Amino acid sequence: MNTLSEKLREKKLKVTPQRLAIYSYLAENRAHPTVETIYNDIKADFPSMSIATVYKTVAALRDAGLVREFNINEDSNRYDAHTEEHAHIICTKCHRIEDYYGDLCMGEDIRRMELASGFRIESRDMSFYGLCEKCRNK
Amino acid sequence: MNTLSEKLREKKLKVTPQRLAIYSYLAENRAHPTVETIYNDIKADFPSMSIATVYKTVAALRDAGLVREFNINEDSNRYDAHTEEHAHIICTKCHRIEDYYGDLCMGEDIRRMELASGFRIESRDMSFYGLCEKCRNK
DNA sequence: TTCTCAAATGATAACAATTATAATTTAATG
DNA sequence: CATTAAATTATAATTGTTATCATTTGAGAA
Repeated sequence: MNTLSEKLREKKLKVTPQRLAIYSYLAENRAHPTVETIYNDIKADFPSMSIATVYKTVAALRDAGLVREFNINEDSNRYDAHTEEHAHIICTKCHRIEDYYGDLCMGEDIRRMELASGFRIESRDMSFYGLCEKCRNK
Repeated sequence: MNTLSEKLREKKLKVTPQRLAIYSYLAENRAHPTVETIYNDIKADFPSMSIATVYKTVAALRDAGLVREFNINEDSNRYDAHTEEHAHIICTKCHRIEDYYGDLCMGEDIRRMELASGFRIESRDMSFYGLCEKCRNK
């Protein structure tokens, strides 16, 4: 009873071996990989797989709301299957991305912003940039 | 006594007509334009200007800390010469970007995050996505 | 002012990430 | 099974951006 397969079916996405591999790779990975990285890490198991498949798959998962696509001022996009609301803390030196699940700007802040702007806010991207401990001690 | 020229000189950037035009265009513009837009809006005044100049100029300004480069999940980067800390509220339908200068996650929140992560946070990118009033009423 | 030179510009080529295309294969359904 | 719409694959095309290099120019020195 694979939950990931079920999630794909719920979204009317066919459960193919490649798709499942990419999705579970993302679900188990907290490094926010790029398409290139996904491709390289998975191709041992699927030697015939094309990188175009990875591009199409992450786009399908993104459109279905199963993964989040974002960019931290790099050339390539990054992908994250952990859709629970969280912030990213990014090291400007080693480019490592750490997740932060603490509450940030909830409730009151948002309501004030909606009132001031007339927007109805539905999602957010909170990225914090700085040096991680390791890079600072060098 | 043009302040923008002075800022360029402070950063050891030569004050050329093209550079000044791009910088003042950005300083007066709150639409967070792309390179393409900057180029189109300025080329009437500088018919001989190359789009390569716009790319190089925004990169120079960005490296000097005079403009901020960011991306809101679009193909092209956007640029903003208003470096005072502020958040962006982005309409997912019409792609308009509104600035918000209210305080968000200051002090305590940040210190907690630094403590938990070991990072020393130096900058941030706070983007909120939703529908603007106009797009909601359609 | 004129000289000098590093830096900027402009035209264009190169590149890298991504998307489109089209033929082939495959998952899901009856 | 048989059918069919969707996914995969290889590859071409596209797009945003960067690199190259010859030419021009801004800014300080003489």
